[in-house]
Amino acid sequence: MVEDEPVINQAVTDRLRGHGYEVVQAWDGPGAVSQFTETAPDLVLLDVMLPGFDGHEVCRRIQAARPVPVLMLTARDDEADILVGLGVGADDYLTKPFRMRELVARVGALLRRVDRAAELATRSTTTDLGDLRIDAASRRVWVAESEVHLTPTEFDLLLCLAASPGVVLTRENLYAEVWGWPGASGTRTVDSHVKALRSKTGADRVRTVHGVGYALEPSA
Amino acid sequence: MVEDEPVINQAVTDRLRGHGYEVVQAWDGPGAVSQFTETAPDLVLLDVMLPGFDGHEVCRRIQAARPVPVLMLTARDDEADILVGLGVGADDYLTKPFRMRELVARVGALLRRVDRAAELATRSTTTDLGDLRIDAASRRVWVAESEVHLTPTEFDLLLCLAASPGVVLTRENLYAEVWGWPGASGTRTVDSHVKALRSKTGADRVRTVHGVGYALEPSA
DNA sequence: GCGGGACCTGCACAAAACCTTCACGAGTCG
DNA sequence: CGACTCGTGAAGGTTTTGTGCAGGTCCCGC
Repeated sequence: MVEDEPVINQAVTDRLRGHGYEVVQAWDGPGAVSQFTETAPDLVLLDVMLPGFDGHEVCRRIQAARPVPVLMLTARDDEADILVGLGVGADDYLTKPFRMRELVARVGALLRRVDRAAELATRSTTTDLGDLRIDAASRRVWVAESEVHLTPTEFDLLLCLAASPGVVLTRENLYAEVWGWPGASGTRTVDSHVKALRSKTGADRVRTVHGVGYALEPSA
Repeated sequence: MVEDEPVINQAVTDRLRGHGYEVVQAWDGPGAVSQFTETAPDLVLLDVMLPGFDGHEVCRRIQAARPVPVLMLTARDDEADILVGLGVGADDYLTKPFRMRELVARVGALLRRVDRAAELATRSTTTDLGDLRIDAASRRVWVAESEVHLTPTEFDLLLCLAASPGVVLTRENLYAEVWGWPGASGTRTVDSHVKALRSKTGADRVRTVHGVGYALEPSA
């Protein structure tokens, strides 16, 4: 994960880890290249605007070293940027602001293309927390043996909370992870989705910590 | 499978493996030749444009070592390229972008021409999912003991979904795998075929995941 | 060369599903 | 008892899907 903006970098990293991926981070061009040779990742997430040298240059260099899927993140819907990116070996691109679930989907798609068998075999996509079961791959959720239907955002929110059960996450935290960009301070959007989540999974599942944020109850 | 573009290489490899073939990959001219001597394949899929030295050179070298069927992939509809290819020992060629199923068909045809009895005998091509049975080799599908007729695209779509039951695949995902090239975002083509598939295999077989894509129900 | 049929594509429209926001009352803290 | 934070319900707008259908293409038998 190569991105100089700390909030985004961390949000994406956390999210992917929540999906069972192993992620290493880099914050600039040179760092990206050295991390690449050091850790030999299966896929590279690359922001275009970077200190040192930009994402295109990074892409060129790592592609020269070894073919690897690259997912570019472009700040704006800039056709030129995208074309250059595809020209230097990027396999796919995403324009900011992007939805986390879209990013996760594309990452999965790229990896599946590269090695379906390994991808599915090595990571477990289901999470168990007492009578709550979450399957990230099929995006399904069960509460006490019976399936409940969640909307995309509700599911993402739950996934986010379930990544660290019991830990309190601020609204900004949650928003950044689910929506993919920092924002929405001062709105009640997160609250609304929490409410929906509670009504579907049980009121006590999500604990509110006054003045801080929300946390998922570790057990039922 | 020799191709330097990771996306294409992997897509083709996956697809052929899905049909029961054993596939090894190479990404450049030298790699192709060394893989050839090492793994002794029954057939070679060869892109013309390659780093190192090009597909024609690769073809010349491996044909010198041992006669083997070669299927060339040419980037454009370039007569000269094709003639050169046939001149150096290619048995067939395909111009990009090509349809996956056409590639599979040609691979099968070439192998059949060479007549490897073992070819058909050793590979398993059927998938069972509850009351749904798919035979990739004969391209036939049964639902609850009775056969249903699927069009080529419908079948490919089903095969793609059945490769990872329960997992949600995006439309772009599906399109890339079935049509062999990334594109068609913003059209309802995939939706249309999904609709047809549902009407033939049962409406609940394919689950739509709002905002994400489609998934095959693991069981009935 | 000429229908005819099977198939693919993609649009336009309608229907669902979903997200966001607001206003206000209830709750919490010091 | 203020000041602030949360929960809630509903309205309004947006996005995503389902569907019917009209062109096209391709292939085949005549």
